Amino acid sequence: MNKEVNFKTYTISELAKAFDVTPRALRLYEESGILGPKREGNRRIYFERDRVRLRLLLRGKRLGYSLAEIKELFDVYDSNSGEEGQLRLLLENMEDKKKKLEIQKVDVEAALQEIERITKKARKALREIAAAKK
Amino acid sequence: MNKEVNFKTYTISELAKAFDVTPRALRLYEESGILGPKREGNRRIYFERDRVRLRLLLRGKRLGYSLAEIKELFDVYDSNSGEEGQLRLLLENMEDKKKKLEIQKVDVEAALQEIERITKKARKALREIAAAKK
DNA sequence: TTATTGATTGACGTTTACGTAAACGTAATA
DNA sequence: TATTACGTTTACGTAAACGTCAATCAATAA
Repeated sequence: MNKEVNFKTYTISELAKAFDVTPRALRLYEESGILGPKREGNRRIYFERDRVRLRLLLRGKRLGYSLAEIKELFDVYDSNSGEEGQLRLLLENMEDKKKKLEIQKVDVEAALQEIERITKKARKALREIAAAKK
Repeated sequence: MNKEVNFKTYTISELAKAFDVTPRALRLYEESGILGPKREGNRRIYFERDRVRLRLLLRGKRLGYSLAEIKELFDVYDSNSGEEGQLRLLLENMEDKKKKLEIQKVDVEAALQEIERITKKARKALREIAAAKK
């Protein structure tokens, strides 16, 4: 019921600061076809939609996806016509991503366990040093 | 009890094939100070130790670490003198890595859930198409 | 003995994801 | 009105992680 709430906008540097990236990066993401801010004259003006996409983009990056892969994902999702072929394509795509993510999950788990192992060993060694000191 | 079992060796291309990387990559990992194969004359000769390190290296890569970060991890671990300062440093380092991994875990979980959501939606749409076809 | 096979060391090329600087426009502020 | 702050495009630079030759050597198979 309130335009100022529903249509909050951001300048490039505001959005950059909010997500701890540089304006340069945001321009690059736009050039890569992932973000598409409106213009107010010359200036870029970002809406909530851009925030959402940026958040997903950054998560994708943390997961190790390239900008090209991320764009592809958005494209597949955006361009979904609801037509059968498209839907099957999307499902196939999702299946692929899922497999990769399951592998990642295992990798993360394994790394955490290894850290746990090393940490315990180190703590034990420290306790022994402390005991010897006395 | 058997030398041939305990000291199985690999040529560069054997190891490369086994891990689905190129020889070029293995040479790079060596240049980066992560692998350190022995030499037999001129030829590189890889032992089990290298296999282990390579496996960890590749997992690190899948998790998004750079070669420099991976080398650093190995260094911290290898060079552990058991001296108190070193141990504390190692623990601190492990704590950092752990935090990052926990974030990754959340990211992976979130991505998987999103995939689940999209997949369900797509399947539903497909069912509706199938129903309408009849 | 002569190919062939596999390895070696350069060294230059390539892609990705930005950083950085130049040259300029615009709007508010002193 | 001059300065400051923030934005724009254009373009060159850069670090990482290899790919891709080229030239060379060594052992082995034919």
